[in-house]
Amino acid sequence: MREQLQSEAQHDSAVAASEAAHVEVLSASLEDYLKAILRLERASQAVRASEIAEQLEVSRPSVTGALKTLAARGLVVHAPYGHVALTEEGVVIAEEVERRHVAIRDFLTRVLGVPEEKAETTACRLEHVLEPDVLAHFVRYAAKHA
Amino acid sequence: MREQLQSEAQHDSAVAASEAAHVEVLSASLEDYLKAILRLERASQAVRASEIAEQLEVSRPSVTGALKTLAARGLVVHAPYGHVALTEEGVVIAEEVERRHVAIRDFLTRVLGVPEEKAETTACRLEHVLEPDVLAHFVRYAAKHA
DNA sequence: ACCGTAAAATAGGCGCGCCTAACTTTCAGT
DNA sequence: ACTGAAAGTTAGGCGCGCCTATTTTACGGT
Repeated sequence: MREQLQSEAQHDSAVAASEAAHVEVLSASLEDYLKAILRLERASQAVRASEIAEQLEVSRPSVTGALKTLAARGLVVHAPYGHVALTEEGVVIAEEVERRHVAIRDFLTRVLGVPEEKAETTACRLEHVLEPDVLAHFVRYAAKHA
Repeated sequence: MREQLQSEAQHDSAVAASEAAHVEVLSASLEDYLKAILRLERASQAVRASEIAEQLEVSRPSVTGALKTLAARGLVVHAPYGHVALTEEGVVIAEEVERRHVAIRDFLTRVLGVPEEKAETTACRLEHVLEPDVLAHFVRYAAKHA
């Protein structure tokens, strides 16, 4: 807080093709929403706002608000009273967050020996705070010291 | 945000004697203020609000507000228009934050090989997010793999 | 002793992310 | 087809952390 975190989203690999390259600096909260939607899309076919609310332990109106913001940024599509779906760009970002999450979690468990569950919840927070280049160090190290 | 981070401040050692044991969950922002004041106390004798503002790159009114909160929690003393000083409890917490900061920074540089400056700024954020028990894993690992 | 300047405080506002309460829409069961 | 419950939205509010503009206080120099 107070410093601009998030850096200039570095869609390193697959993105290149995406349209705007708006830089899209998302808050930790909005990243969480994207991640939750991604996961729900895998599990159920049609994602409902209430599922998101449940997953994130947030009220339904909070979800409505977040979806509005995400829709405005073109990361999500949702007809009022209808289902929710990530746009292509939304998927890219959500997967990026997911990727960071997994990388951090794995580092914590495999390298440091942090218990599974603790690693999971910790990764949920670190994923919004570690800049890509620093994360790269974690990944490289884990690869060597499997 | 959304999950209560910060854990129950674990004043492990020296505190015991302190009064309330209010649990004192401080926001990342307030922890930053304490840390800044601690550092300024070391450098100058009399800490001025404007120094804090400068260090944290924040306006003076923001400092006034933060000091009011910290004073209300008994972590800081400051006569209106006067100097600022940490209370005993304030020092304990500030040093705790500092300790976390150093531990994280050292891990990043010594273990992962993250460049000094990057490690410094990253530690500034991680220090508010890593729970004590997870941090302990970092510390233990760094000790072994110096 | 007086005044100007610099430091601090107050007043008022803004964005974000969350909430509850109340209203609307959807849809499944009869 | 109709209705009632569940899902969604709107309205209004709150706390936090920050800001600018303005006022108040403190203090060094003459």
